Amino acid sequence: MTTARTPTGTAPTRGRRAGRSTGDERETAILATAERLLTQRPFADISIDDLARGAGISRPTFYFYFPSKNAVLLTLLDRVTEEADAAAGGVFERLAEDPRAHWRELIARFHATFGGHRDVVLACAQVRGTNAEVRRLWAEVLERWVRAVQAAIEAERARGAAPDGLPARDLAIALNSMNERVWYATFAGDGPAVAERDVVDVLLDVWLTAIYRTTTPPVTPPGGTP
Amino acid sequence: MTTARTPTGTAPTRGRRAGRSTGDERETAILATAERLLTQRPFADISIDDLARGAGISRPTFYFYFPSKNAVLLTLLDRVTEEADAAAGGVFERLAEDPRAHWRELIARFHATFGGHRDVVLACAQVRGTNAEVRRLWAEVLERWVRAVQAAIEAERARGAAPDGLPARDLAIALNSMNERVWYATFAGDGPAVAERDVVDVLLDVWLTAIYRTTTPPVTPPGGTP
DNA sequence: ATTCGACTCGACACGGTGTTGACTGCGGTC
DNA sequence: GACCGCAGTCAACACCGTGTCGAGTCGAAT
Repeated sequence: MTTARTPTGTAPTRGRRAGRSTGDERETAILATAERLLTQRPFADISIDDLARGAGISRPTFYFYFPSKNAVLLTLLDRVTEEADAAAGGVFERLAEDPRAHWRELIARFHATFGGHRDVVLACAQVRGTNAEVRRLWAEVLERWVRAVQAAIEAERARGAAPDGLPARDLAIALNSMNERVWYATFAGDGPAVAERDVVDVLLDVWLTAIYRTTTPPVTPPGGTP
Repeated sequence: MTTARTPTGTAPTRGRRAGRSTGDERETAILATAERLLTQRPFADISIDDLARGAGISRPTFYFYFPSKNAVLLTLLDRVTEEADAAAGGVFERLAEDPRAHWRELIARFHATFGGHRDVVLACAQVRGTNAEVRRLWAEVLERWVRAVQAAIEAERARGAAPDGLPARDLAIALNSMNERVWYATFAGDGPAVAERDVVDVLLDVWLTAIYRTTTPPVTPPGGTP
C-alpha cells in the first residue's frame, strides 16, 4: 500500500516533512496539467500517464500523490465549489432593498464563478454519472444553494413581498436545477442553448415570475420597515 | 471487417435473409439483457462480455450485432425517444381550451414516458458526457420539444392569453431544461430532489407563472373566438 | 455439389489501470 | 560518521476490457 498522502483526494495536504517540498510542487504540477489538458480534450480522453508525464513524473509516482484520476478532478472541483459557496456571500441579506437587482446579482455570480472554471465544471458534469465522489460533492454544493434560496423565498414571503404558493424548497430546487442545466447547455454547446450573454437575464426572468408572479417585485427602502 | 448489420446502431435492422431469424432473436436478446442489467447496476459496470453472455453468445459475436456497447444503449434510447415524440401528440392543438390542464398533461406525459424507462434514460444521461452519439440523439429530442413549446407560447401570446416577455425560444429552453434536470434528480436520487408525486405540479407551477404570469391562465371555450 | 452469405468463436494485440518491490537521497540521532 | 526512517521515485508486472482477425459451421439458393 502506497499510503497516498491525500487519501480521499479532498482532504488538505498532510504529513509531509516540513523542509522538503518537491512533493507539493509535483502535486500542483499534476493539478495544473489536468486543468491545462481539460481545455484541450475531454476528461475521459486524458490518461493517468498524460497527467504524470505532464507533471514530469512516471505513472506509478502519480499514485503517490493521488489515488486515481478522479481524485484529481475532485480536488479541482473542490476549489471551484469553495468559490461558489463564497459567491453567495452577503447577497441574501440585502435582498429586500432591491430584490430584482440582488437576485440578478446572485445568478450572475453563479454564472461568473462557474464560467471562470468552465472546463473543470464541464468535466465534472460529464463524469458525475460514473463517479460517486464527484456526484456527492456536487450534490452538497447544490444543497447549500437550495437551502439559501429557500430561506430567501421564505423571507420574501414573510415580509409580504412574495405570495404563497409552491413549497419554498421545491421551488428552490426547480429554479436551481434550471440554472444548472441551462448553464451547462450554454457552455457545453450540446443541444438547444441560450446565448451566453442572455443567459443571466433569461434565468432571472423565470426566477422572478416564479417567486413574485411579476418581474418587478416590491422594494423595501433601505431605511427599514416602520 | 465484420460488417455489423446496423452500422450506426440507430438504423432499423436490414439485410438479413428473410427466412432465418436467429439473428433477430439474438439482437433482441442483447437488448433485453442490457435493459435487465441496467436495473441492477450502472452502464459503466456492464461489460460487453456481460451483454454477450446474457444473450447466450460469445463476445466476438456480439460485435456482429452491435459495433459497441454504446450502440446498444443508443438503440434502447431510440425506442424511448420515439415514445417521447409521440407523447406530445395532440396536446398543443387543444391548448387554448384549457391551458392549465393541457400544459399539465404535457408535463405529465413527459414524466410518464421517461419514468416508464427510467433505467435506460438514467443510463443515457450518465453516458451523455462521454458519448457523442447519445448526446446528439438526446439533443435532437430536446430540440423538438423546445420547438413545440416555443410555438405554443407564441400561439398563446398571439391570442392574447400570455403577455410578451422573454423570447419564446429562450423561455422554452429554460423550462425544458428545468424539467429535464428536475426529473433526473428525482429519479436518480442524487442531490436535492422534489418528491416524485409532486414533481409534475411543481414544474407546472413554474411553467404557468413563467408563461402567463399567473397560474390560472385565460381559457378560450371550445366554441372558438368570436 | 457447390457456392454464398449469415452467423459463430478461439485467440490475439492493444491500451489503460493499479500494485509491487527495490532503489535513492536527505534529515535526524546517538 | 554510521544508521535509521521516510518522502519520493520508477521498472516491471498482473489484470481487465476492448476490438480485430481468421478460420470455421450451416442452411438456402442455384
